[in-house]
Amino acid sequence: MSACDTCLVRNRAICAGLESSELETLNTMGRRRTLQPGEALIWEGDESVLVANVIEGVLKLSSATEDGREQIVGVVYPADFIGRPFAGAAGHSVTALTEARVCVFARADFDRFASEHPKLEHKLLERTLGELDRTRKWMVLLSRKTAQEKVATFLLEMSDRLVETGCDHVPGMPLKSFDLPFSRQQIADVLGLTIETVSRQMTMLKRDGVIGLPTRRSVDIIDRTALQDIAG
Amino acid sequence: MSACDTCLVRNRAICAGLESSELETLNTMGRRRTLQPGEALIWEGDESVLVANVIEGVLKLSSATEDGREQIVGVVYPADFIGRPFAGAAGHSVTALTEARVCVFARADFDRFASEHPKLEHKLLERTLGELDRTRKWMVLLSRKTAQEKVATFLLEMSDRLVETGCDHVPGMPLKSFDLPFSRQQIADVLGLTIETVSRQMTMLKRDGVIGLPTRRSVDIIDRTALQDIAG
DNA sequence: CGTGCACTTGAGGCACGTCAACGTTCGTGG
DNA sequence: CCACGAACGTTGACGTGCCTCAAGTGCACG
Repeated sequence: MSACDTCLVRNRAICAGLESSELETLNTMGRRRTLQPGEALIWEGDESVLVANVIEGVLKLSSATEDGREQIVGVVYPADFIGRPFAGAAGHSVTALTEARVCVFARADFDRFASEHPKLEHKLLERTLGELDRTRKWMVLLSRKTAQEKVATFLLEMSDRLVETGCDHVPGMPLKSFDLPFSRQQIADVLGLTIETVSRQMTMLKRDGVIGLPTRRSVDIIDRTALQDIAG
Repeated sequence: MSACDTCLVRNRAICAGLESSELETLNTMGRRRTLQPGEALIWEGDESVLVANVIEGVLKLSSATEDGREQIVGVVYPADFIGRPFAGAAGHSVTALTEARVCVFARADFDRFASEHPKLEHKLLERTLGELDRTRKWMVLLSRKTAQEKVATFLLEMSDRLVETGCDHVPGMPLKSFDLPFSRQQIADVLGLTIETVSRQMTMLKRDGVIGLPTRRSVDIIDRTALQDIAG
């Protein structure tokens, strides 16, 4: 029995819709790998040698200016695709935020397989277009929203995106309480803020009764409507 | 003779590499359209009903917050692809900056044609992946660079991207002098700044002898090395 | 029970936004 | 050809939101 048969993201990743014989081929090309929190899979600027599917966990895509200012340019969740097929160098690093399991392919192998399987390329195209939409929306946030709006937007987005991952939830319903896969520093890196500003904004939202912060890594959304108003 | 035969971007757009019979089919589906500066082709939030190739000119992709703050999330040049195939609503408006000619397709027609032509989808995928890379690089600029660095980076990028469009150039050599397709307001919208800040930074670069500003729409890059240093 | 790290809180400064006045270019019609 | 006005751009004075620097505070580890 191939690993794909038991894959958690079997029906949501780009491999969905492949014939079982194709899946078999893909399975022989790829291998599973577990990443510890903080462990990197791809480094910014390196030649693009591997691509992967996320099976479990959350990873960040990050890029930095020469003098060390970091910006998180994307966050990927289970079933998402990682890496840069068909070309050149990696524009950003990929690092696990939580413990993560991924399904890794050599880029050359994957490129060849993809070129021979239009259905896979189509899935990949749809996913890439979606990612581009999300990234562009994030640009508006980065350049035009205030710190308060940024933090509120971030918390709402987390409660939406973590639904797909979590177990104890009604499908489609955003979460009321969840654990952040991010440290304060990482939240700051996502939002283009400093750690102090994030901390202050979180405290304000708590003080105003919009959210609760039972522990440093968990969040309760108490007044979702208010949070949406603040997010702008 | 089909319009495609004389198309300026025949060998660079996603149609490149199609058989002449396929091109013939595509030609019957699409139609040419000329846009005046400021004219919009697609509006943010509208259902995605059309896609297009840029033949000539420069267009902006823009998105706004509810209260009217605008952010330009992308700029497209000849041979670039516009629109959102395969799904939903347009995440951003598309507006001509210069007079522009585009090759427009009904999205439904294009989707069907693309699904039947893997080579086209592959081109589109490569283009989309490239656009995603560029967009992510721009995120770092928006959130982590200073006004001075932003303006310097913008001018360098313009001199690179306009090469492909211009006529009087050595291929691959960035331009020393060029006309901006942007007003100051639009530059501000690209960089996430205000018009006043852009103006001040341009004046500073001029005062320091790094650039020249012969007219309000044209730029000379006098000291490219210095500009690159400033861009960070 | 200390040591270290993540986070919070506070005080102060600065880059950029805001508001306002002025200069320059360009189109339009007399 | 010039007069006029509107749009665009520049410059200045001032305010403020976020960053910087620095000192706590609380939790997790040996």
